[in-house]
Amino acid sequence: MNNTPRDGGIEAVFSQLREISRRSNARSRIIDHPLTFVEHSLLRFIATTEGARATDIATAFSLNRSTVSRQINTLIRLELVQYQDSENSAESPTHGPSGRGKILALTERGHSQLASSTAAHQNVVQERLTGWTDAEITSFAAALARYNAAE
Amino acid sequence: MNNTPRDGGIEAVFSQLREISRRSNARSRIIDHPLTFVEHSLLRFIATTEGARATDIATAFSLNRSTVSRQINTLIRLELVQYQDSENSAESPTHGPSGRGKILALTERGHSQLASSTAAHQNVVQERLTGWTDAEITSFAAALARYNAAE
DNA sequence: GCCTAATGTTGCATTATGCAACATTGAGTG
DNA sequence: CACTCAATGTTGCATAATGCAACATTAGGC
Repeated sequence: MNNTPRDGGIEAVFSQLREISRRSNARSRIIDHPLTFVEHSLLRFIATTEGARATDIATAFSLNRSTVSRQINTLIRLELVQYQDSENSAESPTHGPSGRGKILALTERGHSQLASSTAAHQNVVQERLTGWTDAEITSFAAALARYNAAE
Repeated sequence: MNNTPRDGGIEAVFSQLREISRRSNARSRIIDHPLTFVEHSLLRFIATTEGARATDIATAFSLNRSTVSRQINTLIRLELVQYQDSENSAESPTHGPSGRGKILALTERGHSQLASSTAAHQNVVQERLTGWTDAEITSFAAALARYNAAE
């Protein structure tokens, strides 16, 4: 590493991603309104993942299923999340039969809180992007998406 | 939000950064060789921060000083880190007088392990960047750096 | 030299997590 | 349909990580 300009670029990308992680994790210890980092992450996953189940969350976040079970029960207690009724999922026009596992869904309050939390976080991103042109932002988003799309 | 193309771009950036966080945190629960995520993060901070002290780490990572104190003692026990002697820091050509707080430094073993861990992580980044041109990588790194440079 | 603030440590309680065992449920097969 | 097995989710328990508070030590300023 560090032998070619390409290596230098890779090193710089790694370094910057590390900085993004550091800042994100530092922020996660501070922010708890309207949602904690974990709450937000889980709600977001459920909102964006068709037929999300506890085991999907455990896989996506490399967490033990027991941890996820408890986290979900916390969200249920907070009335942010509910299990879909099997009748609902069978009749839902956009959901197939429920299959294995209990499907999670956001409550109305869950949607609302997630939207509120997302807006707050996006404001921070917006401020960091002050001075960027629209094209630069679009290009940056595309590069990030391309990077994330890789397996 | 979501009213203009700029808003859409900001939302996309946020979404992608969120994905980077999720993946990073998921990996952090799995990887522990040669260093855990925390070990790597702390070593990296000490290696890249002139005159790094425990309180600097606590601030940078939004951790309580007691947590950092214990983390550092773990690193010391693992012979990855040591406190600089006050004589060393006074005589060091690149360090000013030590001032408040104990300055941290990597041991030889710490440097070696950090390099090894960094190489492993950068390999992962390299694979994710497969198919990118050198210029694309450089541009991506620059955009990330620009994003991170904002306050 | 004295005082105060900054820094780092330690005890204790709390929180989050993983492992293991288990119960429940869904899928597949005959 | 019955049976078997795997997948899924829950619960008990132990462990790890963290924050708060109190305190000791050290450095800086007057």
